[in-house]
Amino acid sequence: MSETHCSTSHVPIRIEPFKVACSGCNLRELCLPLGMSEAQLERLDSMVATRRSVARGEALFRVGDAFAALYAIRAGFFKTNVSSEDGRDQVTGFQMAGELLGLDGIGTDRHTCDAIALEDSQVCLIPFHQLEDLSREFSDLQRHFHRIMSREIVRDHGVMLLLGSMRAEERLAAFLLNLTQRLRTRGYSASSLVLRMTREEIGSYLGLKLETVSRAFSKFQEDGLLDVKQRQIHVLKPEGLQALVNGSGC
Amino acid sequence: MSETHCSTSHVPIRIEPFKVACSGCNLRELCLPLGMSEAQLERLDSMVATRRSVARGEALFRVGDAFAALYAIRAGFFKTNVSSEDGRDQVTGFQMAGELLGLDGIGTDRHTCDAIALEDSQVCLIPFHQLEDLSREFSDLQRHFHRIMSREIVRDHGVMLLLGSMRAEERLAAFLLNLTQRLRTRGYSASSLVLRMTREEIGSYLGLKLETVSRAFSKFQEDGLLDVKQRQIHVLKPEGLQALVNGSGC
DNA sequence: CGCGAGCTTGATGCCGATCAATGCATGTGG
DNA sequence: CCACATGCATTGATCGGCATCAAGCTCGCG
Repeated sequence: MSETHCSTSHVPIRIEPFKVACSGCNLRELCLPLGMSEAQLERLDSMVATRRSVARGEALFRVGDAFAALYAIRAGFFKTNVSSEDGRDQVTGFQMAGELLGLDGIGTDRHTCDAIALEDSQVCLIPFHQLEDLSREFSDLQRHFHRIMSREIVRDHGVMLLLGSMRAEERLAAFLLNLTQRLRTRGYSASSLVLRMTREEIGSYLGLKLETVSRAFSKFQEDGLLDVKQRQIHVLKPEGLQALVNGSGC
Repeated sequence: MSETHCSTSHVPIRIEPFKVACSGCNLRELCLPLGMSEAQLERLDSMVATRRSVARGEALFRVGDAFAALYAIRAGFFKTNVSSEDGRDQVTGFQMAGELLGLDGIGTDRHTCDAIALEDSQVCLIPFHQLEDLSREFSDLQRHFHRIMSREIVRDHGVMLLLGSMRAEERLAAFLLNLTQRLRTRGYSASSLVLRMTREEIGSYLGLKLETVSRAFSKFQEDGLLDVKQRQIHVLKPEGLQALVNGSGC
């Protein structure tokens, strides 16, 4: 009950000696293989041959690292981070199982952000040149990959809207709704979740200080929208959060 | 002197009866054709057959419009806009000659933002399915297109950093440096520019109110960094702007 | 010439940052 | 097992930057 998702945390991770292929992966309806035929899946399997484990707190890649592959998250939870010369840094996203990491590296052949595991995680390596080769063969794959990139752009626009025009509580509400939405897609409860990130990381993502995030959580609890115990969150009134995002108060 | 770039504004625009091909376009080193061979350029020419004029204030596309093509800006200046259900809206970018519009539409086959011309403009239509077809043939084109999308993601991350962690004057300084940088790439003066957008649009992009933008301009003028006359800007001390962005004051 | 859109500037107030203290959970070594 | 350290979260008090409200101002244009 206390572990409603991502039960991998605190379980020791090893590289599995036998390969588990895309075609047998329970994330294939969320991940790169979505909508692909048997024949295509077979080819994908031969491309995505390598797994990599990343312990909590470790980097999957860092700014400046050479880019060679995309990473599909098989299990776990990540954050991505950019920083300016003078040390300001900004969490640009949180990624969970079935999502793709590393798109930032394509443009310059170097990664432009850090990807840090927030719990012990596993990723599947997708060598990018091979992905390009394969997507020249299979227009379905090509199309799917383009959609993924485009959706990332659209997602970023949403974050820009949030950062540019919402107040603190609206931001947190939007953030929580987004998280629960994505967890629901993965078959987890929409009302009960364990945050994998600190208040400070949430704050960085939302353009707020950690104290402000904490106060907003407390406010939501007072108002009966949430039950908050540290990182354990129960959503009591999702419609109340939604109302906040929609700016009912204005 | 007063028109240091984008001299198309206020000049009546007509659809040119004879086609000007990518291969003869003076933007080919900035735009999609970058780095392509003669043979590839020929094929590109046959794909990019249509031009479209967009008058100042008009939309190239709007949220919900069916997506079928990307648009390369041949001349002019655009803004892109997202908005939430409750009417909040956010400028997500300003685009100038040689840049691509419409990537947002790939993910859902519908555009997710408005693209509005800020001056009389011309765009080249790039039918997206044909682009996909061609980029399955030419890996150079494929690679280039992927880079463009990736760079858009990286750019958005930069804006998130700006919105999440910079103060008003730092934001405006970063914005101005970005604009002059892009104008320089296009052969215009780095020190003299005419803003094509209102204070309100700048504010929306930077997550500020128009009054704050105006005050920041005035402050820069007081400090001798800029000469500001309405939309006519002269940059006197680019290094002063750079120092602001680097957070010298902290 | 006068209108209106956009820009500037001033006065005031509020939201969220900052500073500071306390609380709570986990882990470690005596 | 307890004492203590450490990292994270909560809560309070105060401060400051930007939003808001409100006049004027500028410039292009009918």
